[in-house]
Amino acid sequence: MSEGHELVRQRQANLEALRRLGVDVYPRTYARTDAIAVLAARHGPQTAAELEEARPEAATAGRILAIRSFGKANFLVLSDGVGRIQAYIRQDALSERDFAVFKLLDFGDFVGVRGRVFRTKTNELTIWVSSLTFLSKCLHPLPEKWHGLQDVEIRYRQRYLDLAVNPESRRVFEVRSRAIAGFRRFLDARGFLEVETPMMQPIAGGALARPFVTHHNALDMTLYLRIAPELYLKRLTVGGIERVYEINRNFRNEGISTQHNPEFTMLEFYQAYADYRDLMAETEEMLASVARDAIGSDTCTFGGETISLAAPYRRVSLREAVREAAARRLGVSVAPDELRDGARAAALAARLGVAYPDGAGAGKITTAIFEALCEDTLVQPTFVYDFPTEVSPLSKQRSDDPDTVERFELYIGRFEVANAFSELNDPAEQRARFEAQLAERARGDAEAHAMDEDYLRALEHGMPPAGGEGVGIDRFVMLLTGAPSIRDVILFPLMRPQAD
RNA sequence: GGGCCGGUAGCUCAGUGGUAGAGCAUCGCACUUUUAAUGCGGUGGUCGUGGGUUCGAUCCCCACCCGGCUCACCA
Repeated sequence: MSEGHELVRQRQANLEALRRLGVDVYPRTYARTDAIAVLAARHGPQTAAELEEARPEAATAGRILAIRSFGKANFLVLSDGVGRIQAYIRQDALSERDFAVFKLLDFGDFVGVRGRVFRTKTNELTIWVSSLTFLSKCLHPLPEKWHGLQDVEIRYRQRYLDLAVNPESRRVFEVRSRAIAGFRRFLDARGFLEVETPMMQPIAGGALARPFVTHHNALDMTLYLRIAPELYLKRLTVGGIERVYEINRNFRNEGISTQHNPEFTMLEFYQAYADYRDLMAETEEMLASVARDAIGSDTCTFGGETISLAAPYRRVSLREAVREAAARRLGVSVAPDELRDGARAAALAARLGVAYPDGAGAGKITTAIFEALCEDTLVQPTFVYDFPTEVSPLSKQRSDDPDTVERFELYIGRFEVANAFSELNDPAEQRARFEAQLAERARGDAEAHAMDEDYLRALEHGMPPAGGEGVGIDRFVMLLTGAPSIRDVILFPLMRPQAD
């Protein structure tokens, strides 16, 4: 025990007193007939008179969230994490020993109670306790009942406290769990096979981001935590798994923000004989379906704005969006050509005051302008499609326009939720794209894609035409729950070690 | 990494260059249907850490630690 605090000493003293009474203070189990939430659901509809008639008996268990004492009559509020129920402790209804145990209870302890279910004068569903069993001790004081736990640092570092006292936090993670189940249900029903691909990869590919680096001792080799499962899932389409998906963690060694955690959860799925247009339709259907599974509605509230996740979603091409936003900003029309030529795009960015990386071509500059001017305006679900080839090394080009790939990003609530494209399956073109990325890397772009000969060899064996998509699960759960920070939807977000 | 804001009792928060405050929790007493129970009386603090200025610092200054927001980067 790290603390010699008075409040901790008092609780330890109560624990010792229980031991002196002969109580097993950490018993192995408790024979409850029902969880609290089950009791609350079963008897919730019953009136006081109906309960008097039926006189149902039950044994249940949970954490004490409140003690209201009147001397010989007392009330406990018990929680099983989902539901709450009141227990009525009358001195004359319990054995002397059980009542002595009750007197030694602290806010936060776990107990089991057995007795008759009834309603009090104030109509509160209550267990009239005839037998009380001590189950576990809470040695630290819990946060207070009015405000719960507000301090976000403690909520993130000691999530168990947040979950124990803040019901809305519990709800967030229930929604998250139902959403993930909803994605699986949707994909499974359409014949997708769920797989697991390497988290440790010799080449961190499939996205443009800086990886975490680690080392395998026995093989004496550098490994990278994956930034995406993409290239492995596409190898599986080469192997004939026509519909495949993975829901798992990605790791990116980038900044932390309300929308970025170094490890985050992504759904990626690949579908043979589909292109990015097919995926748009499928995505609309999937997100609305998952929302209904998770929150019972395809409408959510995020940042004070109501968002409809029902199909269809708005569609706008990236260059159209950029030209429109730039024209509005500058008050003059912007010609399509201005986004096709490096020098003209650079001049446009300069006029707009938009910064872009050194050596950027027209594609990168256009994307930079999009992020600066457009991203923040996309509240309702919007497919932004047709990206510059320059920024999309794994996507298939449009047949009528080699500078453009068949790719979309889905924006909701002012951030990117999904990214999808018609997959580049031509090994010669893929090699050329990798070589272009190597040139970027040579110019100092640490996030440029590495050459991956093993992946190229897979493509050389023939990959069917396919569409693939990644969906940021954490961000989607933020939308569903209205959480302002990604840390609110990740149970244990990364934190610096606490100073001693 | 830059900028801004914050760290005071277990929790939620006030506050001041001159011995540190409230509510809840906690302890004691009373109370056999309360639910933010009530009434009365107590306990509880190296005011994030380390320096500096000052007769005196929780307060002013500097550095550092942790967190939040934001910008940059990304999803």
